[in-house]
Amino acid sequence: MTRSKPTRTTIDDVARRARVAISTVSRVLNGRDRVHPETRARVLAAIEELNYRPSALARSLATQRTHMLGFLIPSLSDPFYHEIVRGVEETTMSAGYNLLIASQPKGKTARQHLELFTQQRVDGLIMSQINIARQEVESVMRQGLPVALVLQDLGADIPTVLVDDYQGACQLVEHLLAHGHRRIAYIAGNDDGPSNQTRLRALRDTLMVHGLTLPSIYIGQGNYFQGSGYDPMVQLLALEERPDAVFAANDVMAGDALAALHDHGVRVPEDMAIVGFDDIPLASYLSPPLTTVRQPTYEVGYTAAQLVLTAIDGATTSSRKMLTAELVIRRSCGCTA
Amino acid sequence: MTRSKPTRTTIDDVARRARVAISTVSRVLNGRDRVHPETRARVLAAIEELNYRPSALARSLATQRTHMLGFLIPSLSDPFYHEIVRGVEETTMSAGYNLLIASQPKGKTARQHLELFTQQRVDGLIMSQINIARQEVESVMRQGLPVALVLQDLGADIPTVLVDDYQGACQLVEHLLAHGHRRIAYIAGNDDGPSNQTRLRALRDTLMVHGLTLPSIYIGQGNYFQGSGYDPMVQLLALEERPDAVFAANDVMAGDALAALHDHGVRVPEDMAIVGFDDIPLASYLSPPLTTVRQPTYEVGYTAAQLVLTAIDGATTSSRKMLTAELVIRRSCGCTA
DNA sequence: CTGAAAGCGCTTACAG
DNA sequence: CTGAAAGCGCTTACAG
Repeated sequence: MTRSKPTRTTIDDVARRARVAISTVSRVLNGRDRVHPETRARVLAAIEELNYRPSALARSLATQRTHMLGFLIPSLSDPFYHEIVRGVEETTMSAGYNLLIASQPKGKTARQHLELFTQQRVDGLIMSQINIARQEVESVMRQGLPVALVLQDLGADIPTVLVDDYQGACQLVEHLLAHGHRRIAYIAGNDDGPSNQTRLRALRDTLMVHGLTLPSIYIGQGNYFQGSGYDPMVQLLALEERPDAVFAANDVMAGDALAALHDHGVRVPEDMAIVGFDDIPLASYLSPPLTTVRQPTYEVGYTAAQLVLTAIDGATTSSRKMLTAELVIRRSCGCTA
Repeated sequence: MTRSKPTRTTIDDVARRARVAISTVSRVLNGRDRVHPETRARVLAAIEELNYRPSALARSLATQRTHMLGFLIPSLSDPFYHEIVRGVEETTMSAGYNLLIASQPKGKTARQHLELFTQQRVDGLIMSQINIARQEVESVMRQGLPVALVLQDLGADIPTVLVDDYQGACQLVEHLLAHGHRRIAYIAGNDDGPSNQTRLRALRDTLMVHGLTLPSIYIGQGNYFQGSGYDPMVQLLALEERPDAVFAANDVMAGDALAALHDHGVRVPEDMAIVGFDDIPLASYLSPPLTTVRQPTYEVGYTAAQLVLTAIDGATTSSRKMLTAELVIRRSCGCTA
C-alpha cells in the first residue's frame, strides 16, 4: 500500500524516538534553554536519523514571527530595480531574514497586491513606487507591521528612502550647458512617480539660472518603458529649430533616442548630445556610452532593509533618508573619455 | 495606555461580534458549505467592521497547503533570468499561487538554500542551474514536494524543462559559414551548467561537417559574467592568424567582445563578425545589434510552472519538455537589416 | 444550516 | 534539567 502524500516527520516523531517530551526537542532545536548533554545528543541523533526539518509554519504561528520580509515593486523586469533588489536581499539575508518579492500583478490593485503580505506572512514590508494611497500604508502600519517606502514620498511619518534626483539632474544639465548646449529638450516619463516632475523641474530651474527657457515643443512624452523614447525623439528631429541636446528622463528612453538618431543618421554627440538618468547596466554598453546620473540603487535597497529591520527590533530611528545621486560622465554628452 | 504590538483581530473576534461559532465564520470565509444568507450577512458585516484578515499562516498549518511556489535561481541580477521569472510568476499567479523567489546566497550551500523551502513553506519548487546533486533533489521529492528543474538535466525521472541549444548553436554557426567565415573562434562560459559544453560541441560538429576544425587557440575562456569576454577577445586579436568571426557563449560576453573590438579599432562586422547566445534585451541595443540565438525564456518559465502546478494537483504528466531555440539575425554577423 | 471539538506542528510559561 | 499543558489561528469531520 502506497501513500501518495508521505506524511512529514514531526517533532512528535523525534520526541518518541529520543524518548523525551516534545518540549525538550524544541529546546535543543532552539538552543536557548540548557539541556543535559546526553539528552541533547539523543535528540540530535533522532533528528539526524529521521531527517527531521521543523515546520516553519507551525513555528511562525507559535512565535508570531515569520522571519520574512516582503518587498513590493512595480516590475521584476525593470533593470532599474535589480540593484535595489540585491541591496534589500543581501541585507535581509545577513540579518537572518528571508525575502518575499512580489511585483505588481497586471490586473490587480495595490490592495490585492498587499493582501499577500498583510495576511501575516511577513514581519516587515518594503514598498517601492507601487500605486498606493497614504491611507492604506498607514492602515498597514497600524496593524503593527513595520513599513518602509522607497523612492516614493507619502508623508513625513512614514519611514522612507529617497534619492535627491533634483540635485543630480541639476548637475547633469549644468554639464550640458558647460558643453555649450543651449537648446536642451526633455523626453518625459510618466507621472506615476514623482521623479518625472522633479527632473523636469531641475531642468527648468537650471536653464532659468542661465537665462534660458524650455519651450513646450521641446518636451517629448514617453513613459519610462523601453521603446517609448523613440517617437518623441523623431518628433524633436522634425522641429524647425532642432535641440542640440536631449535629456531623457531615464536611460531606457535615452537608449531609444539613440536608436532613433542612429536610424536618422544623426551623429551623437557631434550633431546632438544625449543624456539619461539612472545609470542602469545598459548605459555603458550603448554607443556612444551614455552620460547619465547614477542613483545609488544598491544603497537604497540596503537602507530600506535596515529601516524595517530596526523597526522590527522595536527601535525607533530617524526614519527618513535622502541619498545623493551622482553625475556619471561618459561620451554621449560630448566628453571624450 | 498604548500597546506597542496591536494584537491582530482573529476569527474569534469576528465570531463573537457576529454571534456565531468560529466554524461558521470559517465557512463564509471559504464559501464552500452553505450558510444561511442572514448569518452570512452578519458575519460579513463583522469582518468588514473589524477589518479582519485571516492568517495565512494558521490556515496553511490547518490545510497543509501554503499556496506558494518556490523558485531558486543563481542570481536575480542575471538578465537572462528576467523573462524566465516573468513566465514563472505570471503562470503561478494566475493559478492562484504566490511565488517565493530566492537567489543563491553568496556563502551558502545549495543545501542551506533549499532549507527555506523544505521547511514547508511552499507547495512546489522550481530550481534552475543551482549547484545541487541529483540525490538532494530526489530527497526533496521523496518528502512529497513536487519539483521541476529548469535548464539543468539531472536525470530522466525528474521533471525538467530544457532548451535545445545544440540545435540553435548549429544554426548560428551555419549562418556564419554562409557569410563566408571560415576561421570561427569561441569565447567560452564556465562549465557549471551543461550549456557551455553543448554550444562548443555544436560549433565543433558544424565546423566538421564543413571540413573545418576549431584550433584550441581559438577558444577563449570567459565565465558568462559581464566583463569576462573582454580579455579573451583581446587575446584573439593578438593571434597571428586572427579569426574572422567570434561566437561568444552568451550575449553578455559578446557585448564585452564588441567593446574590446571597438577599443582596438576593429570594425564589426566588416573586419570581424560577432555572435552571441540568449537574446537578452541588451542584444538589440548593442552596436551593431547582435545576431544571436533566442532561448524561449518566458515559455521556459511558463512550462516549468505548469509542470509543478499539475504535479501539485496530483496529475502525472510526461515530465520532460524540450523547447527549441531560434536564430535571431541582426547586424553583427554581416547581415544588413 | 450551525456548533463543539479535535487537530495542524510548533513554543513557552509553569511546575517539579 | 525535563515534562505536561495551554496556546498560536485556523479547518474539518462529526453531531445535531
